[in-house]
Amino acid sequence: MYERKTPLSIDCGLHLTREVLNGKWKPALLYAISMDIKRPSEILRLLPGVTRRVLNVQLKELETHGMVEKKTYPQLPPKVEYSLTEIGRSLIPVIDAMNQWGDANRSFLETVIAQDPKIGETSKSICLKYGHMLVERKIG
Amino acid sequence: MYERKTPLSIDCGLHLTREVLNGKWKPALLYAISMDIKRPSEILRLLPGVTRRVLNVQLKELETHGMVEKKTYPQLPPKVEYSLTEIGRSLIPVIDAMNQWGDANRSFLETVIAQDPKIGETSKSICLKYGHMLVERKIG
DNA sequence: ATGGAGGGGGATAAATTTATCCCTATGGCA
DNA sequence: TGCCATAGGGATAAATTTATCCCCCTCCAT
Repeated sequence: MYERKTPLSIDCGLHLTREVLNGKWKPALLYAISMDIKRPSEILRLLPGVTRRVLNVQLKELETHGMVEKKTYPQLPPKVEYSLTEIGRSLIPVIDAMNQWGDANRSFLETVIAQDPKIGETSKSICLKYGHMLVERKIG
Repeated sequence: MYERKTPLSIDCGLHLTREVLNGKWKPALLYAISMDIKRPSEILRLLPGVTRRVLNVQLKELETHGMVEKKTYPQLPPKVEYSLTEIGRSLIPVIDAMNQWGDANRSFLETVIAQDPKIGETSKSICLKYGHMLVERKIG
């Protein structure tokens, strides 16, 4: 496992939160688990962009940080379920806010991102199913 | 300037928001600017952790993404002021929520972060002044 | 016996982000 | 003259994060 070489600043709340949410898929993972998509294989189907390996790694970090709990059923084939902890649950409104902001400003953001000289291409079709899920949640 | 090699997924709001806020100091920069700390030199004094170069780069990205506006006064010595755009301002509540969550759960987070095998040391004294600022804001 | 579902993880490469170093420019002050 | 403040940015190195490639295990179905 990689070990950090420089001290991590935990001075303000922003940095603490960043440490927990820092990971390409972490907000989405928490979101998914909050939606009851709790098994790794389900999550993989939902987010075709993640690989098995990266999913494991980021879930592990979320677990280390106390945001999710992992329950392993001693079955064969194996069954694993993740669930939010108390504190993990308390993060959902924040993630919700991030998601809503992004969604609400989608057209603007797509435009500026497209103009960003750093960006080559963008792919939009990665988490369609996830998108559907979010819609359903809003309705529910 | 670095150019991305893999397509950026802009599928769900979460990823769009992530693209804007992705940068070690970006949330703090937006926060600072929202607090009227608008000149680069002021920001540097406030956040001793950032270097000149990185500050310029991240501010530039925020500007590219339309979150901040830059006003250059043709003076000597030069004077520059950043301000939030309409959309940038709309992000502040989200950043506020992140900050408050981190602050509210500080002791828990400090503990789990300390136990994280990836983490070596942590530094807490980096943005003290920034901390004061946040306190003042809460009071105000 | 071959392959898939379901879950894990080491080693390593590639991509991306941050940091370091150094140089640009002007005016004022000791 | 030498140094400070202000602001900007290229080139490059170091750190960190993501992705790729393999390999492990067990049952069940083809």
